[in-house]
Amino acid sequence: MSTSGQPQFRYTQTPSKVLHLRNLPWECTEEELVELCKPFGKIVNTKCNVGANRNQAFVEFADLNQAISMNSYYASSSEPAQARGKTVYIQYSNRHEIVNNKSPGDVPGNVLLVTIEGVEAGDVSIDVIHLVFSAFGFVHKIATFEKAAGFQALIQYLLPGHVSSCHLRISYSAHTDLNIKFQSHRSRDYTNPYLPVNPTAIEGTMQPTVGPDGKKKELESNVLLASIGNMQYAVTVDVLHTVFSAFGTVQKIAIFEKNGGTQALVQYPDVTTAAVAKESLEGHCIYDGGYCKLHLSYSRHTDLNVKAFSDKSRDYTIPEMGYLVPQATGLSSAPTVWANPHAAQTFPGSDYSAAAVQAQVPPGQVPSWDPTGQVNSLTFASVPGTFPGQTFSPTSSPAYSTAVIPPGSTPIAQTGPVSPVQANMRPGGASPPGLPPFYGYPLPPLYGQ
DNA sequence: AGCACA
Repeated sequence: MSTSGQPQFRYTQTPSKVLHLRNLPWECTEEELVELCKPFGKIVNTKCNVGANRNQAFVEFADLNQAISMNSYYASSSEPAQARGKTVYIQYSNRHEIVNNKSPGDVPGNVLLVTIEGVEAGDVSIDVIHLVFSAFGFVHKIATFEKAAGFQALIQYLLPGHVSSCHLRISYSAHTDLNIKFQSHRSRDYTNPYLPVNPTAIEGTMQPTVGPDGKKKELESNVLLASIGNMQYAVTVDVLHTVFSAFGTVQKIAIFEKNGGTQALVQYPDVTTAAVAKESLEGHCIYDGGYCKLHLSYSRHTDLNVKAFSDKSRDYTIPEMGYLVPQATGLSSAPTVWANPHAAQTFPGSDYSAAAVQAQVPPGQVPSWDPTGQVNSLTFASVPGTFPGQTFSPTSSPAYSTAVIPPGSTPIAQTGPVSPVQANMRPGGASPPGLPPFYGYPLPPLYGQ
């Protein structure tokens, strides 16, 4: 006779230990919810982010009378319940217990699902995401995609962290290990320097170099010219090799002085790899504290002619390198990325002169670096890192490094999180004395404190 | 501003 399944409304509700809260601000945390409710009793369970707008919640008290006291208090109070200034509407839930409180998004894990609202995929580069989320721990991998919910990113950390909301909607992903196929503007694996760069997915990073009329386009090259500013500490070929190898195979490096400053040419096999490296490293520092800041432009060179082994240059493409360097024996099949033992530093004849670089410059073009490029100043709120040995600076993004360690800095190998990913180690496992193991991409600061 | 999840 009477219809069933009708929702219970205000005046017909029966009391329940569970209260239903509406009109919450969407960024309202469980902690705020508990703060609001716990004056009335012991909260045994909550369920947040309920409803299409994720602005509803359930709170379950230990005792029915506690729920009744809260409900009746605000029913008669002149001051409504509030969360972040918004009136919160309270009523009894039509259920008597909260079931299945933890959705996958609430179960802590090492992979975050981040939804960035109000932007399109092109508005937020993966490097910015990496920079921001490196503040909370060591980022191993990132995958981005567009869903109905918005522009989303899966961010995999070395360890589970404690990321709070910074006007981003963040929940835990059910994933535990992201399967990243390519380094691209959409996805990165910061633990695997062998991963190929997806040549078809790079258009997004090219966007800023092309003006509206297409005439501002910077001439691309597979060779990058790096100008190193604020060079308080020595930058060796090996340091540069480590930094730039994160983006692909480095073929050749040459360091030279120009106009009183230090510059370096870094050659990749292809323009695509160079473009990724340029986009990722521009404005970042090799060392924490703003030291050895990199400014990158495309060189006019396409193939450097450098001394194979000097302290200012290196050619990693020479196949006979193995027999020249005892430590490299047995590694002939390894990528040239790793075929550069630091023992090469001890090679004789390392006195550098500008003649070490005899790059092939098209006639009429003078290799020069326009120093007007200003610091890539990023203004994120600085959040203390949750991992020892890790720092985050809003104005400088220290890259990692090897060799020279600034005073007060500590190698990540000693105080930072130790990567279980041995693929990051050089062949043979151990790093040379005084050198930390290579660790992923350069953007997370590897020295600090 | 009006009830979750599978």
